[in-house]
Amino acid sequence: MNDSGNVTPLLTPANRRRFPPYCPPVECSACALLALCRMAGLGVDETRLAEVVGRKRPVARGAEVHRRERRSVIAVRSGALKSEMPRPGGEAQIVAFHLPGELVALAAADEEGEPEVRTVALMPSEICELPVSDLPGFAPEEAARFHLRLAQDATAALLAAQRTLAWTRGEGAEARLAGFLLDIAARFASRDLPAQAFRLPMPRRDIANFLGLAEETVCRLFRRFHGRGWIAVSGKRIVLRDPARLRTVAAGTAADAGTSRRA
Amino acid sequence: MNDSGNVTPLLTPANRRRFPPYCPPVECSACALLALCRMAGLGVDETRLAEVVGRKRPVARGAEVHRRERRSVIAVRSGALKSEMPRPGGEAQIVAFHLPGELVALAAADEEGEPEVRTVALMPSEICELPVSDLPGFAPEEAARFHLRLAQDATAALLAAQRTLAWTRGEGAEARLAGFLLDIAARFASRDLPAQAFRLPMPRRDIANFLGLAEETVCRLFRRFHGRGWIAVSGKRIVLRDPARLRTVAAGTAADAGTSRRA
DNA sequence: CGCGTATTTGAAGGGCCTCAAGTATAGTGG
DNA sequence: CCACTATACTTGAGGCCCTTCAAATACGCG
Repeated sequence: MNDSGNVTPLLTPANRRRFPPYCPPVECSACALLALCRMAGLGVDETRLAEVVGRKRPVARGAEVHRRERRSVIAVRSGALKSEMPRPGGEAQIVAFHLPGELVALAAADEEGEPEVRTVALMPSEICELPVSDLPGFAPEEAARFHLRLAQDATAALLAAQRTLAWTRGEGAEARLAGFLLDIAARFASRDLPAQAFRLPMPRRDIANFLGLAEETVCRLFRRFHGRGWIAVSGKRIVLRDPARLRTVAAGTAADAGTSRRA
Repeated sequence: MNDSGNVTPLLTPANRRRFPPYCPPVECSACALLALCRMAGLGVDETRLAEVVGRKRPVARGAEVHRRERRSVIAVRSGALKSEMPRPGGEAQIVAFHLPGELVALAAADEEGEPEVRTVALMPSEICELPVSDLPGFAPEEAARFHLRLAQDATAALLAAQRTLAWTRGEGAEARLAGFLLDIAARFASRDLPAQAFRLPMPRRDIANFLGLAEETVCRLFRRFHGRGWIAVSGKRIVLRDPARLRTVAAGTAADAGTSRRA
């Protein structure tokens, strides 16, 4: 009953190593928090840096990520997280996934009361936490540079959110899912993690929620892409076989797709 | 042919003043840029402040908003703008509307090359531009506070973008349009501008683009809401007659609406 | 006051959702 | 290490909501 026919099976022993159960840790050199970490460690040795930055704090699957310090920035070291926001009358809406090397909790860096955004671990993960205020031994000039960098990171996150908003509105379900796969792959690639064959950190249900589709539709789309030879799928294990085609589909101008009038 | 029946006409001479052709200017006291303006004017008189901040620069309808300074923040004083981002294979996607008193160009504050986001005036507008760097006579401590405030504004913008992402995915077209009207009204209200009866700054086409719907659908929805007495519509002129009902609809749990399974 | 743009309306079709089970996977505990 | 069980993933049929295409009308800017 496998309509994928003769494509290479994903579960051969040789392929086992390509699909580790969890997202592997990133090197500090590929982490978005690196610049801030370095500034926090200005003129101090590595030992001191380790004190300032909470390294490799573990988070259990399904556990909510809380900030220890009142104002701090968090980065994912291994695993993956999701950020969700409550909607007026129903289920929470996922607004972002956080892969290794990416920043979290920036949006809430200056919140006081109950945070609007809930961040939850999709699998056993490790996070690094860097306090934003009350940094010891900071000269005013250093503080100015640090805060400027913080502002730059925040605007970068804003730009990323707007990009997400743009391709997420792609015409049709196929365009959205293709864009999603390419987005995940590009983000893995930018952190020096395998980006052609990987394990999706999130269940179909979360993908559907994020893309504004029904869970069943996402399922059918995966099988459809698989059947067309664009990807290979086995549960959460994914191999991108034809990224160029996926890009075409994501653009909404796929071969047989009609033009859409959606403004 | 008007199925609105006996609702009060919107175009009576008495109502003319309630629907000025353009969005009226906000007071500085209600502007999101105020805090940064004040910090930029630390210890200097109002005349000096006027020098630092480019006040009331006019932008023609349809004209693109460019930053004069390499790094600066822009606020809308009167009128309205839209920010759009190109999509892989088609029309640009509108990611935000900017009403009087709101910030723009934060997302691109540190961009160097060609900006990804295009910001265009929806009507004749006035903007204020505040340079972010090279501020004259700034002590390091002042610079630190200024940059921290900048970071806070950026994270606030990120949070706003995530909120938008959340309610924009609302179940069904009705929920989205109801949410849209309430969002616009709330933003007018927070700037001390009339929020119960106002003129929409953008055409149907842009609303449809922003909400991920077809232009015709938005039209039909406006008439439907009108027919049910929830709002009164005449072109861009809007009166919210039953905000409570709109909130219910926006929640997706409207009286006759079935539950949705969209994850 | 006229022309261009924006808004409106109708009819028909298709894509995605809904409901309902069945199957496979992975996390858990013995 | 293996059985067990809860969760995640699939698959099928039917129907509604929204889109698409086409064209008329109203509004507003110059």
